[in-house]
Amino acid sequence: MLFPMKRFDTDLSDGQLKEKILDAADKRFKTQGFKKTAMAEIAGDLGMSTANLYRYFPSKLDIAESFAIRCFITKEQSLKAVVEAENMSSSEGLRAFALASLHYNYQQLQEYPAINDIVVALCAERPDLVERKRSGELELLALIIARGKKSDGWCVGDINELGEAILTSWIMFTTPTFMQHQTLAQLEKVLGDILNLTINGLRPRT
Amino acid sequence: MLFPMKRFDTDLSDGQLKEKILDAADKRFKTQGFKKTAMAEIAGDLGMSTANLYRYFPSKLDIAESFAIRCFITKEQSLKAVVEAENMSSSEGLRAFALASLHYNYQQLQEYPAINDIVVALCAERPDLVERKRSGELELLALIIARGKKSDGWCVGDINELGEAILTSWIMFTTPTFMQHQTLAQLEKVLGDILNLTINGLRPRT
DNA sequence: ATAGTGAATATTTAATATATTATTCATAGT
DNA sequence: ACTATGAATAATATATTAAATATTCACTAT
Repeated sequence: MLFPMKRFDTDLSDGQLKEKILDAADKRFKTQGFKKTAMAEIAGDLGMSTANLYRYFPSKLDIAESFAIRCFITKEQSLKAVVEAENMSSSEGLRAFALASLHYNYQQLQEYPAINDIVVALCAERPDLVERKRSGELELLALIIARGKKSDGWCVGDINELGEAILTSWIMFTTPTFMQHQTLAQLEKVLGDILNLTINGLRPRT
Repeated sequence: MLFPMKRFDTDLSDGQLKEKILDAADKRFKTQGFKKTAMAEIAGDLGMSTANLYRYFPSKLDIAESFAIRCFITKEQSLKAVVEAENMSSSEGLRAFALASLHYNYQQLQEYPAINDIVVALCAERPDLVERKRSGELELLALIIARGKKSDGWCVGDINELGEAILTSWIMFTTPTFMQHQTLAQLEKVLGDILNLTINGLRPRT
């Protein structure tokens, strides 16, 4: 073999440094947004050269993409805890899931307004991410629907189609532009009304 | 009296010219959007000076606002015809109303992509218009809900709150940004699924 | 007084030059 | 070969200026 093979711990150390870079980017992105964060800043925070960042990520946009995916995973883990709570009926579970999602989004937007900037940039440049996010949450919602079908006889045809319909009816509560014009109380009220209708629609006819 | 009173037909003729101006603005706005339409173009189309426009509208933005309100009224009239159709059950009426609204929005966006530009400008500068539009459509939707309550025993608490919830669940079908990424068939499918759920939720329990 | 205008002024937008920043690459140290 | 860097280049953003456009106003005609 002409070239020696990689050291077996290369992936690990690479992975660790990638995480460090993402940690640094995370802080900058959340406070400054995408455009106003410079590669030199991220590198500086880590005491390394700008050029070295490119050994770990092909571009700034790719850092933002990985950052976004980490955000998705964090939110999904937080929602997963809600889905897995055992002390609720299916209806209460669905309600809790929707409210948890709203509260999470609202709080993030409140704490890091610059996030809006990243959302806009990624929606334009990496449209697949939108689908990635939706499908992650759909997977969790599908668990709730499946449980409701089994234990409460919810009227469900195709679980994924139903899940997509429900998620679509929640767009107002996941889109920064819309959320920004309303108070949390207003959002909770309307979401509650939508949920009443949805849950009623799911319950079986006697 | 020092100043003679207004000629009694002044309001009428003023009103007529205002309409003429709006007709001219309509053509320009729909094809060129807000920013790219110049006051000089509108005036030129009418064979008058730019300055004269200001005798009828205080600003370009006010012309756009009146234009938007005319658009709302046109859409509302078209929806009103659907609401007033006698040959449908309440459920069919609701379904027809939602689909008519989607088709109207989709067709407008398809025929006049520049409309997006006007929507953005007006949402930023005249946020009240959003509320004006919503309340206009809410009024019509409320008629359908009231009829369903009366004739089919739909479970309705506050009609307006329910109407707002339903309209909110339809945001995806009234927002250019979202519509642009989907085909009409996709939009129809998801809206149909949402409607199934909604209508099921409204029907009384036996 | 009412309808209208040309010309002056104030804002916006478009074009350009300038400066930052992203990205690449040849090279050094291990 | 692996990690890393400084310096070069390419792409973007910022600042500056020029041009276009919105808006005002003093004035004409009726």
